[in-house]
Amino acid sequence: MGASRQQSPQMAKELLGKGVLIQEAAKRLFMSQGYLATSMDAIAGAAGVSKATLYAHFKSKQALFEAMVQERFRANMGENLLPLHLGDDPYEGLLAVAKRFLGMLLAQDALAAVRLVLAESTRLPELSEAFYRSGPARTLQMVATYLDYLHQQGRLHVPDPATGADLFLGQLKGKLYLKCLLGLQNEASSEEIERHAAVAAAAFVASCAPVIPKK
Amino acid sequence: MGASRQQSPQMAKELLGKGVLIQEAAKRLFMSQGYLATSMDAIAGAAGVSKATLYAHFKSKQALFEAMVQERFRANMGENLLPLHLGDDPYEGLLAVAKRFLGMLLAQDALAAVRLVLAESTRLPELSEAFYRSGPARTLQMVATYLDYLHQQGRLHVPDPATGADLFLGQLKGKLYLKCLLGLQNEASSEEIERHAAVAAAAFVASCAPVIPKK
DNA sequence: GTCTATAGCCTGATAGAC
DNA sequence: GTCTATCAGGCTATAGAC
Repeated sequence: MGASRQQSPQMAKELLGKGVLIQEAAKRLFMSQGYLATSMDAIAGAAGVSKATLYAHFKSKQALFEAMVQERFRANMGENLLPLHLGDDPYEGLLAVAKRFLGMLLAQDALAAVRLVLAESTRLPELSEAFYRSGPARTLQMVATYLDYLHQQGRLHVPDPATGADLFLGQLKGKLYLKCLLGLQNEASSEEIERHAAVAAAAFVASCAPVIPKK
Repeated sequence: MGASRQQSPQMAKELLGKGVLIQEAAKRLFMSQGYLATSMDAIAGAAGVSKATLYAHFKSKQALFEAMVQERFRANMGENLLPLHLGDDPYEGLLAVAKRFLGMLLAQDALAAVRLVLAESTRLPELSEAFYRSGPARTLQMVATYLDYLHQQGRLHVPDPATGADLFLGQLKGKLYLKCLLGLQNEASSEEIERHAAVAAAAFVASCAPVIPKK
């Protein structure tokens, strides 16, 4: 047995091999400091292995980065924005979606991922594309589907669900999202999320309802 | 006189001294590649001077970066979002504001600045703050002032102009902004900007109008 | 597979001639 | 002020012992 041993907080991780430990350390560091500012020495140290071991699992820094990113996007895929039961009231349904959306968007992890993707977007265009498809595009699609449902049911007037979803999600972000992304607001309070979600949902319903008098 | 000479495209710049040349080269490179990926050698080369000259003007890489950023923000301050004559129709006024806002937001320069600030937001929190104050905060303020004016005139129902401005500008960004920021859409066409601005302005007016009967 | 040690390069910053 | 030449240190990646 070797002399020094770094015990992971969760023993189960040991069983998965060091590749996982390395990826998790890499994820933490890449996310918080960016690609260039994160050295392979630092990752090796954080994972409790030597640099040579690290290169035995990943053939280069770039390869490690890409493996970490793919893992992150795979995790994204699992999340579902729409609650199982949306009820019949458009406002209540949109409010529920809005709260879920904001909670997901303002999580520290998600914010760090966006910062990272944007920082590397020039160097790695395919990273931007993969991010967009796995995140924003899917969210827009889900909301558009829901809006179309409401439209078909006659509960809301949304002749163009794709554009409607874009407007609604845009409203939902607002300055709150920007401030969190910039790190100016360390964590959004639940009350703030609720308030913002309610305002946006009400505004959207209001903008869709009064279509009839036109014509 | 030295043997080799780098002629700037504009002779006038020579008169301003090399400090300006250096800052412009630094701005180009920092903006397009980020802080860490830009070396002092590269800046010196792009500015047509030696590295020692560069250090004669700026005492460190960090100092050069901050000078460049401050210059960028100073330039920001000059822009005014509101047209001189907004007219009486709320929709037309908001449409004009929307088009200006999108044009400003989607300029390559502005996109690069946002990417840069976000990338460095962890390392330089005060940079985030300066950016927010010089850009988004001022924009929100201007739009809120205009919305308050419309409200006072009774042309639109906006009891909370600050929140209204946030909703309107959020709507205005939408996926178009995100795609440009990610570099997935090299340049937004004028038609796309006009269409998006019109949709957002119409939606905002619709969400505000029905509360009080027009006239 | 895992370690220690190091190669080879690039970086930010400086010394000294002119 | 501007240059050439260079330093000291950090970086990615690899060699070789075990």
